[in-house]
Amino acid sequence: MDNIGEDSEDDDSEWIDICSPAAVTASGVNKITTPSSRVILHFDLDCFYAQVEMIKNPALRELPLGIQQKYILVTCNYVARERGVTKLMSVTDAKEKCPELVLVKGEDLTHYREMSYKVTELLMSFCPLVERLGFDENFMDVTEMVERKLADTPKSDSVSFKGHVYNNITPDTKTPDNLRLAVGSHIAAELREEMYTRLGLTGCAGIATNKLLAKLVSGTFKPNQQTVLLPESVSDIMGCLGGLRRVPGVGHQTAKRLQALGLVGVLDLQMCPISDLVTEFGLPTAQRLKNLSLGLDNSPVTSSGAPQSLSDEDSFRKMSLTQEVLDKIRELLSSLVKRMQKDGRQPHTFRLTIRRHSATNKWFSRESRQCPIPNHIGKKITSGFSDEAVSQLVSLAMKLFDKMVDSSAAFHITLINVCFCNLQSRSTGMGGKGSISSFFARSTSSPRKTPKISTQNQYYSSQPGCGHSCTDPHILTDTPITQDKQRLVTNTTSSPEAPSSSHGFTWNKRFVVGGEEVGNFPSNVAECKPQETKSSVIHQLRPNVDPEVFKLLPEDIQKELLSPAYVESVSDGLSKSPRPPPFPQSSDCEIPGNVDPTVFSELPLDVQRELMSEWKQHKPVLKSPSFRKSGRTTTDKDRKPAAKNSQTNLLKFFKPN
DNA sequence: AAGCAATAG
DNA sequence: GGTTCTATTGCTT
Repeated sequence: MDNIGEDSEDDDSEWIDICSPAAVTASGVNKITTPSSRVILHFDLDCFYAQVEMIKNPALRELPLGIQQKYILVTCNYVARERGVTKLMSVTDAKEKCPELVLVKGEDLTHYREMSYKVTELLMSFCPLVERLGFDENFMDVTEMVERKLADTPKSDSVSFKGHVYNNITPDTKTPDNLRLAVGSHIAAELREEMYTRLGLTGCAGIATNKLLAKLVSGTFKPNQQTVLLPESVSDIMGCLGGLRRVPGVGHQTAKRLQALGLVGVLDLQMCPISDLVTEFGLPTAQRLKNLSLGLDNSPVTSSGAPQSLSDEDSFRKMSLTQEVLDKIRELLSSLVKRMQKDGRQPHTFRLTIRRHSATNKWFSRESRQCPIPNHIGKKITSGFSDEAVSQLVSLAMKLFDKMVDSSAAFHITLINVCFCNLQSRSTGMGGKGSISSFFARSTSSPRKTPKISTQNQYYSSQPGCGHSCTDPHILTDTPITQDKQRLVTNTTSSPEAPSSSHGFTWNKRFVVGGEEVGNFPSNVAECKPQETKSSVIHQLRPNVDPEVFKLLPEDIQKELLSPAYVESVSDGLSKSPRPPPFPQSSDCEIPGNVDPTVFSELPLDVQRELMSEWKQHKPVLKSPSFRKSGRTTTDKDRKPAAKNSQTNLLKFFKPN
């Protein structure tokens, strides 16, 4: 029992030194605190596409509204739902249920995508740890904000819960976890209020200690409400789930395989001997599934950053002529190239995917072929020679098409998708796949500015969607938790000086140090004036960074410390022990290697849960893309540009001796 | 690097 | 189950 989940002394102390919020205080005093549980928020916009359409045309608010893609309704507003219309209903069924139903075509996702990124951007302006899930959901790790709030107001034992508490529990005693969740509920409420006042959007929020639970609890009260899940209600919420399909992370295939093992409900999975699961899925997946069933999830909130791929697709009943295919590909590519151009990055691979009609099997899946994009074509995309780029890409695409479809024979395809991926924010000069310079640590030279490619956001750049003009944020919030003191930036409405991209977000402006990118920012952060870097923006600092020390640093180092990349690089550095762990471990497994999984699975569920929480706190393994098993990947550096060398260099400024 | 499966909204 | 139009991650080659 002594050695369960125990790391070596050195590992442990390093973890606490850097990660503990109180490790480096403003006065420079080193104080050891015990790590506490995380506070995770999950935001889920109410019928997102319908909301966007109602903002564009407020007259639709009173009417039953459905968003139509081809012959189905992908979503609808609440007026329509009251009349029996549901998501993913066929248009004919919906019209039968509700003849007055107003339909808006929704195949073009441009407006939804732009608004979606506005939401992410708004959340990121309070804390960079925001992870997108689809267009209408975001996770946010507000642990640091909560700790800061607790540190600022020590006598906060009278903090109440904002919104609902799952199971209507009124916690008599405020455990440290509950206190943090209470603060988290106030942050969630203010962020929802910000979303409404600045963007005109309503939605739900869930507040819990991990992503799984935050997501599960957020939909408890709909629409436009929020719910906290207390640790004591974890078994309840998992038990009430019923079918395994309801567990996020368990899809159709996994559910089927579980059913083959006789498992249909969450409780079945909770009680299933781990050995059975290991046989079917292998240890890592077995462990993950078991943990999910218990409400355990140590996966970190990972900043989504700029999208890793841009694609456009269209589906249809039948396409069997090469000329049609060519026209459709050209059409799709024209719009995709425009989007790519606004993004500012250069795509280095192109993928064409199709869906074939299959009479025999209704089960058609997609096939794809991809190829590198020659540099001369890639550059035409970024530098605005769209027409030339399109025609050259069309011929590339047709070659790929020929690899899949024999055009001399009859064919029948029902979908075409064109996709740009392997996006790099500037040409790496030599050969594309990582120039020599990227293998060097950053130099001491000052950051080079990347050329500014700015396009005004068509719809949401200058005014918040709600119609009334944007007022002082101080007036908008009742309680000051998220006031600008805690906030990354105060200005979320774009100005002519703060252009936004096609995502509603200027991803292409990155900080480049010594030839290697170190981070990307929302435009409003990147646009900060020098003196703002020293005064207002300084409040963005993680609480373990001494502001006085910070001010003394060179400006490029300051910027790096403010970047999401830095936040992640710290986590990465911590999760990776300098020496091998004392026992063999699968990186994905929460159970320490010296614990027999079978024995563990036979413990009472509550004991399992507690042990897991214990281990989790001592071994916060983060699955960051910049930390993959073996071998470095070049694609990682674009998104998670955490430079290992710089990280150790930077840390020495803050590590107490 | 390529292609696909699985999962998600 | 799949239907739409995306997007991400991980497995396998």
